[in-house]
Amino acid sequence: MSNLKSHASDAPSSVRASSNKPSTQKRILDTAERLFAKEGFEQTSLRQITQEADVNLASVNYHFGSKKALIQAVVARYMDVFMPALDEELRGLDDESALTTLQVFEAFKLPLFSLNGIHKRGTERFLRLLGFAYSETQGHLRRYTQSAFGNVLQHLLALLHRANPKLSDEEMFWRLHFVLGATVFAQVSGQALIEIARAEFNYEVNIKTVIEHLIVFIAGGLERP
Amino acid sequence: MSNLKSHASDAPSSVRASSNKPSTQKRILDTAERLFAKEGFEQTSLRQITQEADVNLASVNYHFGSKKALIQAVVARYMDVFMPALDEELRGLDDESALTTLQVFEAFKLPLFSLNGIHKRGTERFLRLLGFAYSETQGHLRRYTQSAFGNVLQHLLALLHRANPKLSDEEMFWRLHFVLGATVFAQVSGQALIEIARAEFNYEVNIKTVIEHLIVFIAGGLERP
DNA sequence: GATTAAATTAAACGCATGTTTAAAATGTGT
DNA sequence: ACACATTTTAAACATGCGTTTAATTTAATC
Repeated sequence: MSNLKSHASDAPSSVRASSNKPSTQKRILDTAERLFAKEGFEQTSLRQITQEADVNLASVNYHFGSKKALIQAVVARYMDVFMPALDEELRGLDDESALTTLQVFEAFKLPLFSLNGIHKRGTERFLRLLGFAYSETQGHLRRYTQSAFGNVLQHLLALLHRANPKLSDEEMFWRLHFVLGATVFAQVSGQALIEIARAEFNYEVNIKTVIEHLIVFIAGGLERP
Repeated sequence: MSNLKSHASDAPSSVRASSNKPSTQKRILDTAERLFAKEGFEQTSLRQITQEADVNLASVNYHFGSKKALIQAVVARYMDVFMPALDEELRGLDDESALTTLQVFEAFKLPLFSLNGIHKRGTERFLRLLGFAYSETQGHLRRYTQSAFGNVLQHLLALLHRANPKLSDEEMFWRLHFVLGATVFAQVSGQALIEIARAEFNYEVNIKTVIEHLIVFIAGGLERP
C-alpha cells in the first residue's frame, strides 16, 4: 500500500545495511511525523523536515514524489494499524444484545492505545495528525480515508444507530460531526490544554486521561434524547 | 479600541464624503471579513483581498499596519458587539433559582443572532472566524479575546458550575473545551456539512438549525453525570 | 574491475507571500 | 492660490516555499 517511488528493484528498504543509522526514507518519515504532529502539515516545511532529519532537501521528492505524498505516507502508517484494529473491535459488538453508545465509543480505546506500538506516544500523534487533517483542508487525506476505510466507518454508523434507535438520521448526522469536532479539537489544542490543566489542577495529565474524559462527554452528547 | 493607524487627524473615516463608494478602510475590512470567513486567515492573501476590494495592495499596510492587525480588526468588529450582548444575557441568569445547562447555552442565541445586524450572515461569519482563530494558531487573537473579555468568560464558567454543582473543576475544564471544539469544528466544516446534509436529507439547512442541534448536543455532553 | 543502477548532493527555478519605498495624486486649511 | 498633510499608487524588496535539474557519489551486478 506504500506510495513510495519504487525505482525498479526495491530491495534495500527499511534499514541501511552496514550502517546502524536508519535509512533516509525512514528518517524522513519519522521526522516528518514528529513535526506534522507538532505544528500541522502546512506549517511544517520540507526544509525543516530535511534539516532535522539530516538528509538532503531533494530526497523527499526523490523518495516520496511530493509533499502531499509524504503527508499521506505518514498518516497511512497509522491508519493501516488503527483501522483494522477498530474493525475487529466493532465486529465484537455485532452480537451484543443491548448495545450502548458508551460501548461503541469505548471500542476505540484499544485500537487507539495499540498505536503506542508504532511510537512511544503514537496515540497522541495519530489523533493530532487526524486533527490537522481535518482542520486544515487536506481534501486528499479525507478522500483517502473514505475510500480505504469507508466500510469500517459505515459499520460504526450502523452500530451507533442500533444503540440509539430513536435518533433520526438527521440528528445522528449532526451529532456525529459534533463528536468529531470535539475529538479533533481536543487533540489539536491538546498540548496547550494539558499544560493549562497541569498548572491549574496540579496533577499529571496524559493522553489517556483526555480520552477518558472525551468519551464520556461525547457519549453524553450523542445520547441526549 | 480600533488599532488603525491614526495619522494625526482622523476625521474622514467610515464613509467617503462626496462619492457613494465606501472608504478604502471599510472596503478592505468588508472584503477581508468575507474572505477570512470563507477560507481562513492564513489561506487568504492580501493580494486576494485588495484585488477583490479594488484597492491598492499597499493600502492594507498603510491603514492597518500589518496582516495580523487586519485580522484583529475584522474579529474585533464582531467581538465588540457579541461580548457585551452575551454579558447582558448572562447577568440575566444570575437571579435564576434553578439554573440549567441548557439555559446557559441558550443565552448565547440572542447575542449570536444579533450579529446579523452587522452583516446579513453575521452569525455564520462570526462563528467561522472564531473557528479559524482557534484551529489556525492565531495566538494573538486568543490573547486579545482573553484580555478584552476574560471577565465575561469567567462569568460563563461560574454559571456552568452553578448549573452543574456535582461536576468537579477538572471535569468542567475538559468538557468546556470539548464544547468549544464541537462548536468551532461545526462552523469551520459547517458549509461542507450543510451541503452534505442538504443532499442527504433533501431539506433546507441553515446556520440556525445547526446551532439548535449543537446546543442540544453540548448540553447533553456537559451534563453527563 | 568494469558497467550499470540507485541514491545523494548543491544549486537553481519559478512562484507566492507580507512588507517597504518613493513618487504621484488627492484633499484640506488658510 | 498656495502650502501642507493625507492618501493612493506602481514597483521593488526580502523571504520562504515546493520542486527540478544535472552532476557526483555510492551500491549492486555481471
